[in-house]
Amino acid sequence: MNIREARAPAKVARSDKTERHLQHKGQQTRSAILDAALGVASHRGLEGLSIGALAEMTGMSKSGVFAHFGSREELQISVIREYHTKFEEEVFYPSIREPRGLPRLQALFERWVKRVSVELDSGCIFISGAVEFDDRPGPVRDALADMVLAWHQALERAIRLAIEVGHLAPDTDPGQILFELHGLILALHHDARFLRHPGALERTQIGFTRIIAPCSTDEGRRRARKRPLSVHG
Amino acid sequence: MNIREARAPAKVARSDKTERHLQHKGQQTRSAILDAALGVASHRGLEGLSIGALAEMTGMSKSGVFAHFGSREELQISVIREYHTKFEEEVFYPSIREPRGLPRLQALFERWVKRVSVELDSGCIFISGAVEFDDRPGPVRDALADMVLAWHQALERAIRLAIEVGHLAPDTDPGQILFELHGLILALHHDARFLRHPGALERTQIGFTRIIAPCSTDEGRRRARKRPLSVHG
DNA sequence: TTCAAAATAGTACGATCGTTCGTTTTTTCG
DNA sequence: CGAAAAAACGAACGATCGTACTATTTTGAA
Repeated sequence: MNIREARAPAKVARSDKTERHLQHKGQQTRSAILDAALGVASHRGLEGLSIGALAEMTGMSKSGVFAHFGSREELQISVIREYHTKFEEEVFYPSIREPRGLPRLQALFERWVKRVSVELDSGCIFISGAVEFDDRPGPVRDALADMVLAWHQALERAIRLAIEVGHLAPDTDPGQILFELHGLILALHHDARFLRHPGALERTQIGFTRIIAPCSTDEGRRRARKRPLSVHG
Repeated sequence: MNIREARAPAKVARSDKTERHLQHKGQQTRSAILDAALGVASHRGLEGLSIGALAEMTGMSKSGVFAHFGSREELQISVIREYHTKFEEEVFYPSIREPRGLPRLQALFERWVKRVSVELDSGCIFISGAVEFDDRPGPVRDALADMVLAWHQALERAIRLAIEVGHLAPDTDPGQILFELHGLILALHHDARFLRHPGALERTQIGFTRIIAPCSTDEGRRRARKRPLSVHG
């Protein structure tokens, strides 16, 4: 058992005051550490996280950083959760506001693509983490798997919805579509990030069309955006 | 520069004597170490390799193991080369004997699938390595990229050949096919290895058909195997 | 302003890492 | 067999790691 665990903000008095006053110092620095940690993890992986390095980056002492998480594992899990939150904010929530069916599915996929490839320098922690922990049982792996599964389920729900509203043929297998779309993202991550192949983005877009078009209904084809959508904010 | 580098067997007298006599002691233990290293790397990744651990596994001293490679980086590169050799032997060479066109392409893909998913416990070093070194320039990354590129080129050649012999439509884009097939493999690796999803193998097989079928010619459809081929040795 | 609580610093520990170096054992070959 | 070469060992190094402890500083609210 860890002293610092269950570090829920208890009851944060939701008043009208400035946010600064709502957030205790500890939460602020914790956020700062987590920010730095996200940067490290997206480059060096979750296994590349080291408390000493984070201490130096944030100008703190090792023990100071350590106290915020209680263990390296807990730090890794916190990073995973933080990444998941940002992923939701940048990919899921903006897309979920699109109309149900193909438009929403297309939005989800395009923002997923952006997150994986274009985003300045940061690699996807879900992808690197999956490789790092596929043979390493434990709480970190469990946390990672939970987040990935949640995202996959959200996507599969969007696919199922596209079937229900008649944009995709009724005999479409949502799991199969998800599997192939996921493959595109992974291939994109590999080619763009590791091989530095140009053109991987176009390949991904073409792949999306090839996967979706064959099982689209006439209504679906009418509603689908023709060209890659502009991801505005 | 390293003393131990360019460790080519110079001129191994190719006589009729027992192999034992051809291979100096050093080469034997080096092989033993590399075998152990392959096992470790396929579980813990190339970054998970440690000279101390290998020493313990092989019953040698740390310095004894170290002397064979001269540096950890050189050890990692040796592991990559060893894996590439085995990959060629188990995936490439058996498949290249199939008749040109779809049969050969199908064989290549199926053996690739087997290598990535079914093979008892070992993960694919090309896949995990790509994630580990996508942000880490240096000789290890270069070696890895060379091997991966060689494999990709071999595959693309097989696809191009399938077009030339008339199994695939002339307007087929080999690079696009390769990209999508690679995506299937990566999704398989992810789902089978990390998520432990059953059914990932079937999804991969279905995906292959969905990619290849639309651009197959009548001749191609006639020549394509209907059911997953049995990978016999 | 005061004082308890929270946050941070400081130090030290044992472990493991890659690597170096000098010695000793083993192998190879004339 | 015997000498040269190759291979393996053993001990030590500096560095970094996560973590445990105790002190010190900073904070926030009465």
